[in-house]
Amino acid sequence: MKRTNIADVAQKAGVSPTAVSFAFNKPEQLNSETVNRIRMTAIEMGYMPNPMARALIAQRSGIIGVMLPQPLSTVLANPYFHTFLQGISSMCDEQALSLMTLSPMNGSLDQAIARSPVDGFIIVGYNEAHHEVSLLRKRGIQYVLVDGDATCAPSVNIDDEQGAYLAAKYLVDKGHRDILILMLDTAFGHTDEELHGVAMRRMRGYRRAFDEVSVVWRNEWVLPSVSSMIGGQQNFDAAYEQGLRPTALLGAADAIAIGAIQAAIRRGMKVPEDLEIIGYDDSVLASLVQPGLSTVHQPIFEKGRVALELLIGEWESAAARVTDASTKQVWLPTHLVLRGTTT
Amino acid sequence: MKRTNIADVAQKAGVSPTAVSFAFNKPEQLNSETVNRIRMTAIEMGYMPNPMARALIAQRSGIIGVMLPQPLSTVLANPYFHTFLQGISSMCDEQALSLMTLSPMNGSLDQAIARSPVDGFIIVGYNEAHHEVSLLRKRGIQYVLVDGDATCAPSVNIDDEQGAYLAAKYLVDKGHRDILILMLDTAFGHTDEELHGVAMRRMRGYRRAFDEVSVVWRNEWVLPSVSSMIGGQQNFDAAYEQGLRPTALLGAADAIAIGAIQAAIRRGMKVPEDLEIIGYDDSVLASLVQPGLSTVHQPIFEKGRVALELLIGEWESAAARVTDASTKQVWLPTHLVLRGTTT
DNA sequence: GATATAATCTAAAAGGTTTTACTAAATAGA
DNA sequence: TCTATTTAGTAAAACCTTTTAGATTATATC
Repeated sequence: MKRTNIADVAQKAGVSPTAVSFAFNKPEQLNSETVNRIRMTAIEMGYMPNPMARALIAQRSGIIGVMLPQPLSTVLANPYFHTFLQGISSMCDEQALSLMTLSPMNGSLDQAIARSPVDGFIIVGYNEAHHEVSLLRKRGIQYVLVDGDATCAPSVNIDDEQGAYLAAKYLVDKGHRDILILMLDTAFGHTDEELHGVAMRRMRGYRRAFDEVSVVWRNEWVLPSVSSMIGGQQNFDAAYEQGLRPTALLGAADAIAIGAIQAAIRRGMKVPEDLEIIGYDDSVLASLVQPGLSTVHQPIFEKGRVALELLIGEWESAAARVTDASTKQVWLPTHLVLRGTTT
Repeated sequence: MKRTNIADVAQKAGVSPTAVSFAFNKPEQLNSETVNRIRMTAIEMGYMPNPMARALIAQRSGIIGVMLPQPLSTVLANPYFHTFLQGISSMCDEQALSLMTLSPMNGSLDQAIARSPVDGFIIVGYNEAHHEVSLLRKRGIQYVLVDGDATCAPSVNIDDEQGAYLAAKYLVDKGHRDILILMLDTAFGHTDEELHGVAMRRMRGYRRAFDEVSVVWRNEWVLPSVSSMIGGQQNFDAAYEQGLRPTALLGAADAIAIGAIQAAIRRGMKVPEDLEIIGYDDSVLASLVQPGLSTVHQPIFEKGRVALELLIGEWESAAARVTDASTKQVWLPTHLVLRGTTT
């Protein structure tokens, strides 16, 4: 019933627990004959060191936690996160780290954080002001923010504002004036203010392009949408039923834009002839849908890798007892990718 | 630098470490005034119990490990796993458990397993004979197999054979004789024999339908493909260049079938007029592509939930010291879903 | 033959919590 | 007033490993 531990192996091999530990971790401290005997005994008994005990003493578990802004089921439905997690995990492979995902669960991230034996967090979609994040800071647990504003910790962001600007600019320059904007809903709610960095930046980018050529910004043409195809569909339909007849559409996420394409086609519109569409993210789906989605490219995969690199950097500077006042804020570039949903 | 521990809090609050522990876990053992004082002090000092120490003594971490058959980057590109993980995580939410994914890393799953502080594993796509799995069994770590043959542990599988049979039957009954089969490559390689349960079952199902109406089974019409759209594309092209001119196609995974659709359309074929296609899985993509993919439905989400349910059942029977000789082997049903790629 | 060094191995501490068993003080019961 | 019970708190063991410092024996040096 009980799992075999180091003492069991030691007893059977006729040595001390220390010797068993050495046999695995510092074999040069032991007679090679003894090492072999101990290893044999261990294999025979199916012994593996208890990872919790090991992590407890080493003060590190080799696990990094990824804190996600939405329940895992929502996140997994979003191609943006697939690529992002791929980026992190490719780095994990190289560094022999394991990955653990944390999502708001039963409304309580706190609990999940409290019982996570991780060496640090990559936090996606929260600002530093967020309650959970400030808790980590107080506790002295290292973290890196992604898609969120930071000053006390390293962060990775993209140039959301510029990307959005490029997309909107492209459309207004072509003469469009009735542009429907399906914005991330995180820009609206007032309950979770901390989430809103990315959405606000994209909104500002769109707005800047409008202002530059004096296109009127009408709030009723900006709809909040959840980041999913369903969200895009529903909001396009809602806009249409309110009497809006856009000639172009800006989707603040690819999933939203793709949903909108489908809704538009279903209403008999032709894309891009009747409706030009530009999304955001350049997720894998963008090049797969028909017609291919024009969108703002961001280096999602790289974002994940850089985030983990920064976290590892934090560990190293902590180990070297360097208090780097200059925490690294990384900004990755964005650019416009034109495919079939624009002419 | 050092994280505040229970002793620090105890000292500052003028009580013993035991009292601090009680303040959080068994407040009724303490004067409520004392409880408040301790809790205040803890919050003030940013104290959280060390999860490793806690897990060490509790002999459980509240984390379940999901062992995947491919690197995480591959898995995340596969919609089948999205839905499957969603199923597990919905159950995790309900049970206040955390989720940790393990993938073959640097060729060594062993290492990752060894340092994973998990209460049990959900193992996807491996048979019981697999080296890592037998290691777990020997070690006495609980696990549940998904998409793999089991006798010593609980398992969740679908009726792969019947689903495949239904798909093939539909096509042969309509008179097709030149049917290209893009099979999971796991059915072929001889190095990783343990992986092949699912693929072999699907192959047998296809074959049974062929045999039933005496359609000749030609091995050169069966191609191994990786489970991705790229894989489907490449293999359809390869078949075409070998001179094969199928009138119908069976894809052993939706991703493969979708890739094949695209390759066929690119060659000027009309789907379903020139080529009828049936996939496998009924992943979310199946209903999104144009034309909608006819496919074999399996309850992927439920599969994830059931897997975790079984694992929890294992914990309970272990706690009750019940050695259930009758380990549960769950078989979920499959059925055919017809959409636009069949007439 | 005595001493210095190297080779093997072990005892004990440390890591941070929870839990069990126990003490001391206060209250209740008679 | 004395005993029984409750209340409030603590000391120490347990969880399992790694690591440090030390012990014992064998080997090399002079």
